[in-house]
Amino acid sequence: MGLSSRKKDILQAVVTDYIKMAQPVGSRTISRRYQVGLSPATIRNDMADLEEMGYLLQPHTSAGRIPTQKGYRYYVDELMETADLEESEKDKIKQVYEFEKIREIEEIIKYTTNLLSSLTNYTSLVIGPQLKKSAFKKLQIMPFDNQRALLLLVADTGFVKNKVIHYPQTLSSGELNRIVSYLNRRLEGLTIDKLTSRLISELRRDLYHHIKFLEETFTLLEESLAEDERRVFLGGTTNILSQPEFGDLEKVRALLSLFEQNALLANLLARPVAGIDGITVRIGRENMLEEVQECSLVIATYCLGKEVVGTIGVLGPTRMEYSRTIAILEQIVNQLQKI
Amino acid sequence: MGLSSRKKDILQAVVTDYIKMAQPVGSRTISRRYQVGLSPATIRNDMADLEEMGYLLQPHTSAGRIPTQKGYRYYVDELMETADLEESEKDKIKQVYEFEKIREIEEIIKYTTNLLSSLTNYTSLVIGPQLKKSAFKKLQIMPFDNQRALLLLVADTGFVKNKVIHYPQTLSSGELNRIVSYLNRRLEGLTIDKLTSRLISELRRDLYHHIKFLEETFTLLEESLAEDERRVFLGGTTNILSQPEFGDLEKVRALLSLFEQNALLANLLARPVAGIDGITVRIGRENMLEEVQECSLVIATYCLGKEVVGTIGVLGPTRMEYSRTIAILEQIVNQLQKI
DNA sequence: ATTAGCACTCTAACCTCGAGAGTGCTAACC
DNA sequence: GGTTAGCACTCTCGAGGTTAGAGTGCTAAT
Repeated sequence: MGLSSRKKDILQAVVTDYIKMAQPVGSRTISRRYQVGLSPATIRNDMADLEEMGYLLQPHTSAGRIPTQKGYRYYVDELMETADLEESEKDKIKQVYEFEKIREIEEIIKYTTNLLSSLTNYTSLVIGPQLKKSAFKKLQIMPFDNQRALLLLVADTGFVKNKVIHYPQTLSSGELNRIVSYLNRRLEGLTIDKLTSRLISELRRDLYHHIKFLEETFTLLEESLAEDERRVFLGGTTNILSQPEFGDLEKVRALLSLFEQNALLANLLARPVAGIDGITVRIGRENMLEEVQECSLVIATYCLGKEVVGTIGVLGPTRMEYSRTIAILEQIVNQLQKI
Repeated sequence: MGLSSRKKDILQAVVTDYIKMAQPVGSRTISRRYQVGLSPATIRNDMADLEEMGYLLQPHTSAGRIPTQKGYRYYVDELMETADLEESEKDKIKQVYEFEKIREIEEIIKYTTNLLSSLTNYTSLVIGPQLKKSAFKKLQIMPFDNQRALLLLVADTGFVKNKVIHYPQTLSSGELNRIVSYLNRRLEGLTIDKLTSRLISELRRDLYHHIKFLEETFTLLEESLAEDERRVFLGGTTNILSQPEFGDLEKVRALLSLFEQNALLANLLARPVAGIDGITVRIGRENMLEEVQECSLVIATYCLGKEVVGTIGVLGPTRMEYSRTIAILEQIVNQLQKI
């Protein structure tokens, strides 16, 4: 599969130019715009070869070439040079995380989506830390009146999950306290994902006589456990509209309605097989979803501590500025992990 | 401003037909499709009058008429007949609120946005109950380690606001408890919006010697107070794309980017001067926002208990099925309030 | 192996033209 | 006087045709 070095140059020129111009690029353009000391005719021959090999294609007989998905893949894997960000851009990123006095996780995520989409001009997707991975800290019941109480599940990362539960008047406050402290003792220090359903049913058995009241408590626990579909935060959803490939309303519609479906998005970002620097690039059909077969996704995961806690991605057209996007993503993940 | 009864009929026919067909409607169409026993010529004369009066307009010399915003306004205020929903639709609404075992406020809101947008085929906007209006229940501090603690502010409606704060090691746990119980005593039973900044600074003075630690606590309180911009939940944002008036990408872009700006949306839904049945209709330019000058907004407020707690709205083109939308909204608000 | 030259192809933009829809006006009608 | 038929007029929209331009592939020369 070895491409001659001249073919590589030409492929690189085609991809680079097409990324910038969004126009099929012809032999003449390459010989003029890039300093390959070659005549259009030579380039034409190589382009024909590249087309036959599946790296390029012609939209129609008499147009220039555009990269195929295979072409992009080769570009990303072999040809792409790492981009440098402008100093001002780096500063902008640093400022967001240093200067802003935002320490709430949700805030941080929102700022990140905005930052990322405004820098890249694509759509950004961010998934935050997972409740599942945090350790159980405390369970607490706070009565409102003699029927309802607020049940709080606190994790050591500061997550709080709460639920209003109904409890029988017959339950004395002493008894209530005993139950709560029993549960606390049993659950102490466990991470949420260790809260297997086995353990829950065990607890359920132990406290059989209080079962009615506790039902809702267990429901909360089970919910925390089941909550593996996490909210995907989006930014710059309208950016795709400025991409010329989305002049077609039908495509826009398909993408936007995908954006409304959290479950699909979460799935889209899932299971990145980390590549260079922990960044994965998925080009076109490599994304399983129908709607994004003409898009590329650049994904990074980030850690707080040693566990991977979140995913952060950029969705743009296949004709995306890969190297720049990757550079931005790296920079942001870096800053993010300092928190 | 009295329109002759025949002109009313004609205006109504034009609006009705245009709402259904999205095509300028001509005199011939009206005389054929609606049983006014009139010839096209007569209708033409009246239409010319209606145009002069500002209720109708012609896109170009030789097209039919379409309603102006004034025309829609007159239609909504005077001509519109109340729509009946199909039994199946009513059932669908009831099911969502009765059958589903969702009792979390956020869940309810999400289901509502989906329901509303799928029934109307427009975009739905829902604002939930306001933290501000709930009564303060309890402040609680839960230490993590000897530097950080979780600060919880619980309201009686089940709202929980939390923040991780840093506190000095020098603070003994007894002292901490005293501070917390002091604050609880002072704040007990107040609704959040009674938490004036005067009160907060008073407290701040009283606890001057603990000031450093408490600073973050006060920040939380002030944040709760300031939080008058509430999250607007959206549903069916892509529905607008199927409306023929949004064939233009620029308009779509403007609207969608509006949808990303929570603050503007919140403002858009604000201050409805309740009309019939507590439902407000804002047509075109009656909405202050540039981006929705070609849209109409139907807004209802809902109560849980006696206080108005939330707003729920539908955004569609000015050529919207007003009566149907209103009927759906009424039905949903009704069911919602039963909770 | 590379390049110049040339005939060929395809698209996109522009024009023209006619059909169709709808109007306004006038004159006739009840 | 209100209503209607008839007709000339206007405007849009789409189909069809034409042309300029860009880019190719092939051939023959270097």
